[in-house]
Amino acid sequence: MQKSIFIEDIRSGKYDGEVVDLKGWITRTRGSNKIRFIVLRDSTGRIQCVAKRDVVGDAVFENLKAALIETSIELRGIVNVDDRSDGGYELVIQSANVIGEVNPESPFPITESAMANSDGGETEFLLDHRHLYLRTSRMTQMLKIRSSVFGAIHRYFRERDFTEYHAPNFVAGAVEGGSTLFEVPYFGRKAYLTQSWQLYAEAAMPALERLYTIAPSFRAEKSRTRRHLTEFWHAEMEIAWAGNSDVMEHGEKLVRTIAKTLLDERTEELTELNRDLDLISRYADNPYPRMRYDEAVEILQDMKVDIEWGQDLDYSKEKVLTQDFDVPHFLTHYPKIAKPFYHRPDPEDPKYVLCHDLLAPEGYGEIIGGGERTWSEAEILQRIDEEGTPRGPYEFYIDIRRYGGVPHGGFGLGVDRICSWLSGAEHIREVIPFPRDSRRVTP
RNA sequence: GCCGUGUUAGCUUAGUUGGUGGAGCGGCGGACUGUUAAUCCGCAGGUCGUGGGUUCAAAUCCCCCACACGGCGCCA
Repeated sequence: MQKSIFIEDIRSGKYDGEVVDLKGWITRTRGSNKIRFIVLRDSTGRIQCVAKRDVVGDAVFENLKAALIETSIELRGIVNVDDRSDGGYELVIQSANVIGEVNPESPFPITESAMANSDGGETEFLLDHRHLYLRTSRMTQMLKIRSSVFGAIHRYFRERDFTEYHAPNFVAGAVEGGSTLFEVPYFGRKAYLTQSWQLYAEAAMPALERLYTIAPSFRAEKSRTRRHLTEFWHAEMEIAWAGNSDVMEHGEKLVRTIAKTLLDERTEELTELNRDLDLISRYADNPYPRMRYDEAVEILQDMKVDIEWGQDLDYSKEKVLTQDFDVPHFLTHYPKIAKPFYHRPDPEDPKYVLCHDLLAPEGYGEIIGGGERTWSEAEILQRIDEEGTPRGPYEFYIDIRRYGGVPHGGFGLGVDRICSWLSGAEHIREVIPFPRDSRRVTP
């Protein structure tokens, strides 16, 4: 039953002149009364298959004529090198067996016209039919690129002896501001969906020293932008005996490794998506400059952007700042007042914290946020109180610092954002199979 | 939370100064021996998002609502 021959095997020339059995789905069909062309699709590509009435007989020919788009089918035929076929290969059909038919009363809804004006963006109709839209070449390419990005992240950390570590998804407190928490009923109490793995990772830091995860994070933000999801995949790392610049170094190497991996594994998909491979090479090969917050504010003020020292850099400002960047840039040393309590104040000037954001070019914005943690008990209590954050939910987090605290840090990377940026997507929704935002939880 | 745009056939859409809605794709039927978004001929398919108002007459003008999409704030 298991399939052994894939379309890419045929197109790579392994079966020239041989009789093969091919299983797949019909993606396009056309022809006359005497000859029928079936474009077959599987997970590895497409190939034109030709049925001639005088070869296959009337019964098979009529079956093929009646088979609609997305019918699943088994074909037996001879692999033929023929440049009249797109891709240079075709299958000359000898026999055919329909496995799963498609009812003409409800034909496959994802038609050329359904995708006509989407421009890679996504219409309501395509989002409502996401479970079927996944079969299109664009989504298939996105999903493969996504898989390579996940693989690259795991490989990066495992090659450096990081331990994969898992935090709970039900939590009691927030990492970011409390308004963006999803509240869920929990046996008569309230719990929340996690926004980050970080606080729990810091608990294991003294045990594992180098740890990472890739896990979903949840934020109840009513954001309607091409960069936001309410459920997104978060790659996070935490490392003991490390400062801000050590953490940044890992962030830079990781992102460059991801870009390099796509060039190794997914040039075909990127090319089909019309992505400029020279850009990806640039992101893989060049170092990422580092810039202090103060410098960024000065640059923006020189550009006549309305910003005052102490303000966080929102997207409109990031966009202006990054428009001339040709590689991602780190922004470091934000004012303490713009960042949450777990960022460690700079001992050299406690107005600032030891943190960094990595900003992607081409208008994709922030893809990494990280830094050195506030690691001593005294300092964390001071920061929490300064912020007016209640201590209660963070008692365990404070307790960690009472037993041999050490300098440490980490970052969180938005995996979907990386996928979106590197694939050149119009919208972050394009790179995740079933996107969740403030207005959509279905299908 | 705020701002903007939109909702017409299964899909993508046209619809003029208000006068009972037109096309392409898809489906069905037919023609065609090499197509490749195949082509050609024909058929079916519409409470014009909901509710109200103006008018002799509303897809079209006005109001409410619903839903969607885009953008902002926030962030990965």
